[in-house]
Amino acid sequence: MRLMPIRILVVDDHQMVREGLISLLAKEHDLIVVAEAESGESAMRLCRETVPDILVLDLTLPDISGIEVARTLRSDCPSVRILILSMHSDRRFVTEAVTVGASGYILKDAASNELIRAIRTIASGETFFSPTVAGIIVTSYIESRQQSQSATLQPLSPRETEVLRLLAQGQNTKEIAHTLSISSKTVETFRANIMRKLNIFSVAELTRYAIRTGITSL
Amino acid sequence: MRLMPIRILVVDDHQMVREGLISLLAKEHDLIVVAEAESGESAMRLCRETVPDILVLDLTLPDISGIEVARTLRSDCPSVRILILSMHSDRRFVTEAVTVGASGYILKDAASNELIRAIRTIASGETFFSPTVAGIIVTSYIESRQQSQSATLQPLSPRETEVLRLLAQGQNTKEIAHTLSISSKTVETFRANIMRKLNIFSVAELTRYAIRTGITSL
DNA sequence: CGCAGGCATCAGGGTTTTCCTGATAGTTGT
DNA sequence: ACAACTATCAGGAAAACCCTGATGCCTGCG
Repeated sequence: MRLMPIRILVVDDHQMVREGLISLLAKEHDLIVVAEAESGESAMRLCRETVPDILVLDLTLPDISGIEVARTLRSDCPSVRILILSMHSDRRFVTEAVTVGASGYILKDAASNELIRAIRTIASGETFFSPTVAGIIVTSYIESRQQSQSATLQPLSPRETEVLRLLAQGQNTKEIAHTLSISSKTVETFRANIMRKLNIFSVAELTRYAIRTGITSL
Repeated sequence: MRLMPIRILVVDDHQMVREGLISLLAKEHDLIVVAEAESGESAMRLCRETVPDILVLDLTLPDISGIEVARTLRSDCPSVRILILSMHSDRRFVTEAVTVGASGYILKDAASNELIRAIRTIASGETFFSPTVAGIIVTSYIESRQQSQSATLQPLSPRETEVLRLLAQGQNTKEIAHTLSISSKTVETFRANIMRKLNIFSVAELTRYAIRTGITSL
C-alpha cells in the first residue's frame, strides 16, 4: 500500500459532472483532489502548478482537445500520469490517447468504483483500460501489424482538420473556401483527402466524427 | 420547510455521472434518491413503480428522447415534477421541455448547489430555470407572440423525424429511399421540409441537431 | 546536395445531387 | 364538408461533388 495520499487533478467541462466526480473521490481516504479545471487552458496551468499524481481528463473540452492537453503535459509534467475519462469509445480517439502517453482510459458508462480502481492502479505505475477500450487497442494493434496502409487510419494534417471543423459546423465548400481565403477546388481536394483518410464518405458521419473527436463541439 | 424528505429518481445514461449526482444529492439530508435509471424505458418503469416527488432527467438517453419520457410521464404520473438536466441549452429543446410540462431546466455547466436549489424549489411547487434557459424561454415566448408563423419552429412529423435520423446517421437520399422503400423524390421533399421547418440548411447542422435532440446518438 | 514524400494549392470536365415548383391522395379535426 | 397536414411523387434547372492530374513548397534523409 501507499503511505501518501494520491493527489488528483480533475478536468471536465461540466461543473456538475466535475463536482459529482469529486464527491465520489472524496469518499476514498487515500485520494485527494488538489484542483479542478473546466478547460484545457486551466488544466495545463493547474497541472504545472500543483503537479498531481493523477490527471483525470475528459476529452471534450471547450477550448483545446483533451488529446492535445495530454500530449503537452506528457512532456511538460512527465511525472503526472494521465487517466482519460470519456463518454465515447471512438477508435481513433483511443489510439490517439495511447499514442500521446495516457496511462488509462475509462468510459463514463462505467461504474464509479472502476474510476477509483483505475486511479489506484495507475498511481501504482501500471496502466488501466476499460474492457471495451482494451479491445479497441488490441484490434488496432493487430491491424497496424497486419494490414496494408491503405486501410489504416491516417492522421489529418492541420489544414485538413481545419476544413473538417468548418464542414462539421455546417459550412459548405464555397463558404469554407471564403473563410479560409482559398479556392473552392482546394477545399474539394481537402474534403476528398479527409474522406479517404478517415474512410468516411458522408457529411453526416464526418460531423459525428468531428464531434466525437473534439474537433468541434455540439 | 418540508417535513418529509424529497424523494428523487435520477435518470442519466452515464453511470459515472449518475453516481456522481447521487453522491452530491446524498449530502443533503432532506433529499433521498429512491431509484436511478440509465434509459428512457427503465426511467418510465421506475417512475411508475416508485412515484418520486422529483424526476431529475437527462435529455440524451440511449433509447428514447428525454422529451418523450417527460411527455409520457406527465400524463401517467402527473404528481411527479420533472427537472431537466441537460448538457445543452438548445432553443428547441428548451421550448419542447417547457411544452411537455417540465417544472425546471438546468445545465450541467451549472454548479451542483444549483441542482439542489432547483430540486427544493420545484418540490415546493414552483419552477426553476437556469438563467440562460430562462432567457431562451422569454425570447421564444416573445417571438411566438410577435412573429409570423414562418419563423416559428414547427414540429416534425413522424416520417420527417425518421428521414432526419437516417440522414444524420450518414445515409444519402438514395439510401434513405431504399431503406424506407419510397422514391428518392419523396425523400428530397421530406428533407426540404425538414430544413424549412428547422431553419437549418446543411447536413452537418442537421446532424448536430439530431444528436442534440436525441433523434440519433453519437 | 538532391530528391522522395507529404502538404497546400488549383483546374477541367463528367456525374450526381440538390433545389424549386407543382401535383395527388389519404387523414384528421371541427 | 372543408381546411390543414401528411405522405407520396416528378420535371428541369442549378449546384455540388468526384476523378484525374498538376504545381510549388518544405522537410527529412542518405
